[in-house]
Amino acid sequence: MDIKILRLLAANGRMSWADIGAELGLSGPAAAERVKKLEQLGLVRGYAALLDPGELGLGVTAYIAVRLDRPAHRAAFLKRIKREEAVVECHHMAGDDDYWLKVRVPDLRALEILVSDTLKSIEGVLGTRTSIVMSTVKESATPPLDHLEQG
Amino acid sequence: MDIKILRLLAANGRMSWADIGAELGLSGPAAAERVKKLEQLGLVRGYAALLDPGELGLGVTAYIAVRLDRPAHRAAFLKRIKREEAVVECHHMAGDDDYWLKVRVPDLRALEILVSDTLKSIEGVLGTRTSIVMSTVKESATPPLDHLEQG
DNA sequence: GGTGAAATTCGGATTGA
DNA sequence: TCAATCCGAATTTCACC
Repeated sequence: MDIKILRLLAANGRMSWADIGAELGLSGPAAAERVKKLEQLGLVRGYAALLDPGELGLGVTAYIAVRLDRPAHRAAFLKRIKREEAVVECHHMAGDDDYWLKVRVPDLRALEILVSDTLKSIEGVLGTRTSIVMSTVKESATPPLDHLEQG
Repeated sequence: MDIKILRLLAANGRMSWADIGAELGLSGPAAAERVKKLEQLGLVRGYAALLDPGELGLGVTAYIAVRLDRPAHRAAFLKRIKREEAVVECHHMAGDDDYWLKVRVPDLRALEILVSDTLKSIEGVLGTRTSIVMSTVKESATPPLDHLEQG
């Protein structure tokens, strides 16, 4: 039953308790309790507005695979990455490439600067490989919930 | 000035007009007008709750590069991908691999099923290459805004 | 275009059933 | 869990700067 609440929140952000209740045939207070429990359990990390990158002048999305000299410079590298706003995601990968960065920049010139100046000047970075996104078919802020459905 | 509003919305989701106004030294009505303008301009695509994948039992994140027989089966492939909840993102890439999928599944068994059964059974899929995320350092729902700051 | 105040409306907490 | 009430807060409207 709570999966329905998660779907509602994921699709609409913060809603009024009454509206949530109406969707599930619950009263307002009952809905409030459920949502608060979900927040306390840590299932809900927060709320956000979804901004449109294109409209913000961020025409270029790319992935950058970064090989890192291990493991001495790791901490400094990660600290630097967290500060860099253009880096939207950073994953530690199994396999050849240590880290994959998802970045958003205004144009290819900015991407060039990010890779050639910023990233390659970080100590421990042995090399990078950039893959450019031509178009995005799907980009969901919500993790899948269907695996919970059989409950 | 409106960049501050975007940052607020990105960090907190829907807020009360009064709270937004307080942050900028504006009155409630003035803040309301600004936000509505941002929404009408298409800068704000929507609002969402940020759910924690780990807490939802989605322990495995991975990227799957998919080579596709072009271009006959493209439309059907994309339609199928959009329906697949486990696929959180789908990008059309420049270079060797046609599409990169970001997927979230409960465990490696589910990943195996997704790749071997679901994806490879789609007509036109020539091959896949799966890269597993060991840990995620950074994952932001907000695009960078610092490139707008000089305004 | 922005401010301030007033009035109305709406949501949320509490109580009792 | 639901229903009802009360309180508080938020949004809208209006008049003014």
